[in-house]
Amino acid sequence: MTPPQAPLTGTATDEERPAAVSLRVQTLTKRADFLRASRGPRVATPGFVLQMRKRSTEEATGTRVGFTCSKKVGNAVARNRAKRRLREIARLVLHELGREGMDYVLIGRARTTATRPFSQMLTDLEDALNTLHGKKQ
RNA sequence: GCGGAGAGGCGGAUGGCCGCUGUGAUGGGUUUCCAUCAGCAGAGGAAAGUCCGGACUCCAAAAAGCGACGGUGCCGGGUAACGCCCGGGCGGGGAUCGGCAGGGGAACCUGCCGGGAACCCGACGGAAAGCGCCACAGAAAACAAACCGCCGCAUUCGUGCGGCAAGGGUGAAAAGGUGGGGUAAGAGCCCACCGCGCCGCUGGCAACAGGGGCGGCAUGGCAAGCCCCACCGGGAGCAAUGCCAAAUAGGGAUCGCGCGUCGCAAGACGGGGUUGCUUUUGCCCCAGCAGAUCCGGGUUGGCAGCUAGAGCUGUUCGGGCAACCGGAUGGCAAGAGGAAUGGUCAUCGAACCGGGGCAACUCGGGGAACAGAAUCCGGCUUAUAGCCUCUCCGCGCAC
Repeated sequence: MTPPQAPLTGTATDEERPAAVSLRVQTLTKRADFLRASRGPRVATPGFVLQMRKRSTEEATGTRVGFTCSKKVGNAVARNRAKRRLREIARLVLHELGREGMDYVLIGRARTTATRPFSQMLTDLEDALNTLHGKKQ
């Protein structure tokens, strides 16, 4: 795979250039990553559940985030809407507060994920990240 | 105006800011990738259920016959095809209408029979090829038979013998129906009409319809139990399939030696397989070796398949009752892959709720149903807040 090359060039340019590239957030695609993250520390908020896991360094670089909505959330329309709102708050918050080498997983909840006011969702995620990071240290 | 009954369409709108996917151009880079452009495009009528029919791909392959299994089932047409669509036939329902009978002083009510609008419903081939079944009730459920009853004779007046199948009763269904003749009482026993069967005729491509003659009635129902008949169908599916890369093994291929039977040899003859069997034409393969070279299942990732095709659709011309077909001319068409098509804010907004008003309306609240493409088409089915449009039939009023 690419790991041997990518990190070297990636981190080099990161330091030269300002924030934009280094804080790009990748999405999780593997089932195994989700399962590993589910064993990490978690924080529950009214709109979602946040899980976090610190990766071993050779796995991948950067901050990664995944989204999960089970059948409990509702039909396909409801699940899609919940995921989109989660994706949006992750986009707005993680590039400031997300940490290098971390996997985050956001889990949708029935009804509340789709209906909770957006500004509250944002502060919920900020608070959740802060408490998780606090626990870690 | 009242009543009845169908068909079709729409499926929240606009804008700001911040994003996502694909793509075009330009520039940098030249494997990838990055930047720019007020760039362009980006969910549905059902995208759903995955129920039918196809396209496409693979299965060592195609054809014919037979068999099994599955499907379809009035007739004709449409279609790439269909279990779909259109038209027709038959049966059932159907507002209103007509007739008869009964009740009532009348208005009218009830029952039966007949015709029957728009329209709706129908697994709608065969029950005289065969087998099987027909619960309960009932005497009897298909070979026939006789509980109550009716009639005749006898009688010890208890009933016995014989005749009948019209009436009662049971049932989803009782061995043609109604009326008349006939009779001891009855019966297709005889007659008329209806029904049924057979044979001509007429109309229709046909399903079928109409009418005629003959037959005294033979054929109870269920095929959604088996079955028979006709027609159709090979299987698996885009997680198909092809290519590339990584990693590794019990595997495989080619070459070499060697290789079924007969033969000194040339050569001749075999055996097994080919997703039911047989045949034909083909095709694939026939011990072994710590030999050499190469490939490399599954798995993971990437690329292709992947969206322009039996395309959809507007207008118009021609053919057709129609479904649909043909021509002309315009418009529209997303391609994700833990899965884009959005997040948020503002303005406007339907149903609905409350207040006011005779009403038109007005003020405030409220804030949109079912639902998200996953290879692609044609259907069917199911879900759906609410809004809009059109058509047909009957009756009444006016003219």
